[in-house]
Amino acid sequence: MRDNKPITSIDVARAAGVSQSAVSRTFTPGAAVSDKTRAKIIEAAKALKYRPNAIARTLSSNRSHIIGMVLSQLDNLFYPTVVDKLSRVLQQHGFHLMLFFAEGRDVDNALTQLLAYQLDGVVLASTTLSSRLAKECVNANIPVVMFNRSADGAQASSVTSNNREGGRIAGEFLLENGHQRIAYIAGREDSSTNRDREAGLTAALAAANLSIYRRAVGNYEREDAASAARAIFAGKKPPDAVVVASDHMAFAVIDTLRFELGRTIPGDVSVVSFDNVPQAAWPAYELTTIVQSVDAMVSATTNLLLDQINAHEIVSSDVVVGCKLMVRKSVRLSPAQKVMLKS
Amino acid sequence: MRDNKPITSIDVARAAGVSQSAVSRTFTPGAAVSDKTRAKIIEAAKALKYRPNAIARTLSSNRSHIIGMVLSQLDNLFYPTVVDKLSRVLQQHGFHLMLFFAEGRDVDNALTQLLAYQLDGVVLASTTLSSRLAKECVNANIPVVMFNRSADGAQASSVTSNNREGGRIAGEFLLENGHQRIAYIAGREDSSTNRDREAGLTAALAAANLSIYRRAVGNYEREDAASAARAIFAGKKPPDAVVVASDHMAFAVIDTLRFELGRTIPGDVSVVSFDNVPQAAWPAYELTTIVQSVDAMVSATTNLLLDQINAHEIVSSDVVVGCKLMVRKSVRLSPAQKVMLKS
DNA sequence: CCAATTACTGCATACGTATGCTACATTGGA
DNA sequence: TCCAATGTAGCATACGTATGCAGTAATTGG
Repeated sequence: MRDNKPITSIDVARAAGVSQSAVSRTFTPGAAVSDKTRAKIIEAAKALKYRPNAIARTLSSNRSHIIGMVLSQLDNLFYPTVVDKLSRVLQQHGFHLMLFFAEGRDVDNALTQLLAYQLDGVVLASTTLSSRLAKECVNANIPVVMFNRSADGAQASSVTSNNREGGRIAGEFLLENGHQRIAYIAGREDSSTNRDREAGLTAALAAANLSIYRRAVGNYEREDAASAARAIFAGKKPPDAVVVASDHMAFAVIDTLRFELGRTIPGDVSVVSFDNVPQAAWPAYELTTIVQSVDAMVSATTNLLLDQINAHEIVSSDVVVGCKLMVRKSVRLSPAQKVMLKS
Repeated sequence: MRDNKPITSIDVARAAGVSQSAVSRTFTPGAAVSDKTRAKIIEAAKALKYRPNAIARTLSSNRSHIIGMVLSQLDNLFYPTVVDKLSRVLQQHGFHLMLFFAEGRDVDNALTQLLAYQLDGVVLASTTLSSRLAKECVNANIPVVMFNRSADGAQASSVTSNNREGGRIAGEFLLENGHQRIAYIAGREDSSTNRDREAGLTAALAAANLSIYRRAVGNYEREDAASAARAIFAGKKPPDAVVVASDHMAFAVIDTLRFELGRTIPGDVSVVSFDNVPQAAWPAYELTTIVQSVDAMVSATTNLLLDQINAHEIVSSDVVVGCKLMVRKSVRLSPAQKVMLKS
């Protein structure tokens, strides 16, 4: 036998000899109920195994406690890490993540589904179509945070790391360690993240009267990154260092260099990339990389969302999280640097 | 200016000169509306930018079109892959995934939150506390699928691959290729998956009058797996092959063997594991592994869930998806095998 | 001990959609 | 021409909770 009639607040009210309102207030933090009444109600609720119905609450209070997260794919470990941490933090505040996978040209479809669930907030982490989606959500009065990409004109908030700074740091570090022919493997060209990283690198090189030695596009994907590596290392005078726009691509680049082109790292080529995904620390790669602090980004996202939700008002702001270099073993160090790092 | 008053079906009805029921029926597949009325309504809806309210629909129809997914962590690429594929498939059927991270002893908390959202179904992919959660959901009349773990007594469905078969295949493959001292690095001992894989391996070895040469527990975690590898390779006569209960652990084992213990793979040791995570194909590992077909498992999960939802009835069944060996380069092949594989 | 607050409580209604039922219109068959 | 059957439309209500309002009980201050 199964419980076929779900227990409602009315059942609890009856059992406790109070009104339905009292039950509701008991389960609403901050509402006015006397301790005695609350105790009676809690007891009755426990006895009946009552669980408040979040859907009904949403309808009447206009707060779903659901945050939508729009993704395009999860094969790069960066986003799973984000989903994991973000979901946990939100859960502690009584919110939950609902996933929407979107890409290509089904924006309208995605939008309809997004808007249907009366979301309290939206996190956009999908590579494409962000700006249209953001605009429509804001129109519908839903706070939006663009995660790891910046808002081009939309009234949406954004959380990014300081990618320009990161690019600069990567470039300077390579220069300091005596590299001269520095190549760049780009992510998707339409992503702000890629643009900023490349701009920072270019600036660092310019300060030393250099420019990007060779360049190819990897689109944040493994196969494209491998092709990019081949292209960049074809011909004479190959680069002595490569900056790669994401760890995920860097793994492909390193694999290609080692197993296809027979180079050693960092003996023949140095590699620096971005993200500091867990695998970057694995002995097989020991990747020197620009750290995006997922924790800081997640907590910024949470704050941005919750503040707007509580204030019942959309206030867009852009949070830029600082980034730093994590030195491992994929860059050949100059003797001077080695001493410095040792001390 | 923002739209502060959301458009409801009543607004659309008024605009189209029909009743609210007609609007509702227009957006309910299979309901009876004449083409003429439907056309008027669609037009009015488009003009007003009407989007049906899924929450209100849930309250009145008792179908939320939300599937809960309970996870413990996403650092092993297997689960992100599952989340990605499952979410897409469900989305095509009009359902969406809501994430719940749970572990340790907050079962009651997790349960309250799960039950609050009137989920149409639940997928349990969390390592611990599955069986309690499953039971309570079924009690609440919610179909449950235990993903990649089997139901011990609960009236929940399950989808697993044929792990015993997989263990057997792994063992036989190593034996055929002349390995004699075969070690096993286990996942969490309380997981059915681990038990079955180990049982299959043991059976294969027994058929050759052998038994597991050495054994240690890796708990499906990287650090524990590395320790396990150290333990197993300490002392004389080290194993000539290791079966590892997951790819994720196998990467740690291989890293430890190569970079800490100075062994080559498959020269000194062969490695076989389970899952066939994307990274297993990367040149740095070239892992020979037992494939769990995520696609097959996802589609089985979807069917199990949707069938029960449509039937308004819980019917638990267990789906066991076949698995197969993916041969790459982490196992030393006997000369005979090499010829076979070449042909 | 009384008046003025304050602290609770219950009543009634709203949230937006789905759906059983009734009523009406249309069609086809005899 | 009339009746039965079928196809549509609208009415009314239910879903479970939150909350403004009004009323009552408890508390405080003088």
